[in-house]
Amino acid sequence: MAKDNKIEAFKCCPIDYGFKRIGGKYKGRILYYLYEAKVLRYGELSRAVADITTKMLTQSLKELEADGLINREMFPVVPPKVEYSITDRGRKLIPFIKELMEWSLEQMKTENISPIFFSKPQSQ
Amino acid sequence: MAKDNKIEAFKCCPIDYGFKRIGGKYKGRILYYLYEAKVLRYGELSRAVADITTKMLTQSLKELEADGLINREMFPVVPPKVEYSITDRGRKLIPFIKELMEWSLEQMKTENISPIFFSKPQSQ
DNA sequence: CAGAATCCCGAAGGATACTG
DNA sequence: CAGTATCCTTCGGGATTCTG
Repeated sequence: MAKDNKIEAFKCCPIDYGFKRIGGKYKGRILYYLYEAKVLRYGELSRAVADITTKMLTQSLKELEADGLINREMFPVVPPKVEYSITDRGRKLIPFIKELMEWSLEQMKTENISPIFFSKPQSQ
Repeated sequence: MAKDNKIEAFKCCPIDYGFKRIGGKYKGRILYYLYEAKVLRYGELSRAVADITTKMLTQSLKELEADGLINREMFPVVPPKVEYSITDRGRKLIPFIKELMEWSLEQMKTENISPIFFSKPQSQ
């Protein structure tokens, strides 16, 4: 698997390691929405991350679960019901995501960009 | 440029906005090395980010500069000399990067992975 | 020394249709 | 409802060569 003598920074460099797990186009938002809402079903997530396709949502959720950042609970009912929630491990990333958000909001203000959160507030 | 009615989250969603600017394979490390070393020349950066190509280094530096995260100072001498440093705006991202690093180091410990920082410590 | 210029590839992601 | 399965496109990034 390891390409011979190639350095694979994402395996040993802590910065790369982190970005590999939280990077990607949607993982940050998924984690944050789960943090906000406590628990979300597949369909709810699909609506929260407004512009995501089922392929990317499923794939992102699988990777996040494999990395121990979220939990997946399946209920054997008809129609199917699956609930996702953030783990303690995943929750530890929230301060980092919040910090990035704060920074972004600050920068966006200087560019006169109005922020839009794609999450649907669960209490409003 | 904007594809009609397509939602472009990275323009208005603060999470995406941030990841767009700090994401990519090397930007996090570049910023962090510049933060540590205060100022680095092109060649020094090239050695610090051990596995980067000139193409990606140049490209990353340009984008970081365009986003106001780093400074580029050129000295009209022969041979050429160019120094890069982090801006105040870029420095604000450091706590966020550090937090990610902490998290990564913690996870890597549970996986028995020894972290390797590709930066060359400037005082050692 | 500090890049620029090409050519190229693989993986990330998109669109669409289908299923238990 | 909660996904699979395919096919297709884009583009981030790699390798190499060249230049002021």
